[in-house]
Amino acid sequence: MNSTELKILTAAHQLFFRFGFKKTSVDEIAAEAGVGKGTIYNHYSNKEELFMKLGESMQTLVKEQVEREISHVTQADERIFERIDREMKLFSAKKLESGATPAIMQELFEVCGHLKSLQKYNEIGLIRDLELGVEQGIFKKIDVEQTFKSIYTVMGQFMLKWLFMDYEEVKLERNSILKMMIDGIRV
Amino acid sequence: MNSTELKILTAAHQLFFRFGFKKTSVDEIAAEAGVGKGTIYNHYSNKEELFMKLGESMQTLVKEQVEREISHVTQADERIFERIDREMKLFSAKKLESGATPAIMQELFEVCGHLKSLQKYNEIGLIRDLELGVEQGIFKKIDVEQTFKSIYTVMGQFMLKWLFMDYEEVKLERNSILKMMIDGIRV
DNA sequence: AACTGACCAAATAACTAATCTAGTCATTAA
DNA sequence: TTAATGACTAGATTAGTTATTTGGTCAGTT
Repeated sequence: MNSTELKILTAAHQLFFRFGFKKTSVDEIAAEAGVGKGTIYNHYSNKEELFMKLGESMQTLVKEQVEREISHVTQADERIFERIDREMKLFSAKKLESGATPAIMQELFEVCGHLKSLQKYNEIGLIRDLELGVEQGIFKKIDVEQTFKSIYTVMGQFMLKWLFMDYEEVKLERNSILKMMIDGIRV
Repeated sequence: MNSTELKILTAAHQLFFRFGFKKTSVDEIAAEAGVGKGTIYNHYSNKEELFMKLGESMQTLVKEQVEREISHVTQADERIFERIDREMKLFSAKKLESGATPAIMQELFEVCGHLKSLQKYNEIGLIRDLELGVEQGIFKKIDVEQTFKSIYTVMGQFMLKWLFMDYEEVKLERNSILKMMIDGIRV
């Protein structure tokens, strides 16, 4: 990512999270970024792709940081709990520092829903941890793909709650559900 | 429930599911029911309460029928799978016969979200099945209240999917998640 | 090769007038 | 006495119109 793209993404991040997707115009993003509007269209084919790429870059940052943070955890089940908890905590922190209101977060989430490619994001870490658990003899010989889908679906539902509730409020409920599911695949 | 209330609820059911909550006026419900508008306000303090009472009566019907249908199932884990599957199937059938479009279902669901009392509905059956499972020695000595909340939260999330997707489409995903959770509390 | 901003069709907002609706209540019917 | 009624009203919603803004383009600049 070059300096121009960074300026654009930074401006887009600030404006989208402060005013929402619809209420932020491409002209405003260009002005905030200090570039011409045409420049934005040289890098992204339209406003939705810009938004999508912003989301992807945020996700990559979070996932890479979490991967570093849990690199010392060796046991698969612990890794899964830590991974999910830290991702949630980091996203929550990003939400807070962006200053987005619940209404804005809801709108951004709905826009995500319309953009397919943002939804099936890279969760290779969780899959690897499940495979690791089977190798370590902690988990039964499960269908990793199916198990991943189940955990991912359920945990994904909490995304919605994060938009309106505090991290600490959701944490307890989420952990007891996750524990129940992980216990279901333990040997 | 007397004959007047039945006429009102029947009319409300037809119109709400055909046109949605907002697009159905109290005047229209009164006309469809063949009663004066004032009569509706003699039975329900406002339009929202009428909607809520309609929802409650539908839920009661579904739950009572499911309870009858699974009365011969003795094993707790089977009862839980059957209960959730049949409730889902019955609601799905009711949705289909009402002729409501996905957009209408979404609006009705959102109205439900605003009315608190509809949400914490009576799920005593599931709690009793969990207690039964502990007594039968099928389940560990779990915190029934907490376990119920977990299952209920996760299964409740599928409600949203039911509004847009077909029963059969959701069934498989839901069953593998439910199986994982139930396996988590087995002895 | 990367960037720019004036430009345009189409979407959205702003404004107004006209219509509709939730809820009330004095009256009627049972 | 109790249940039912429908005309009524303040406030919300809609429809129709105009004014403004917006996403995206592209000929020209750096």
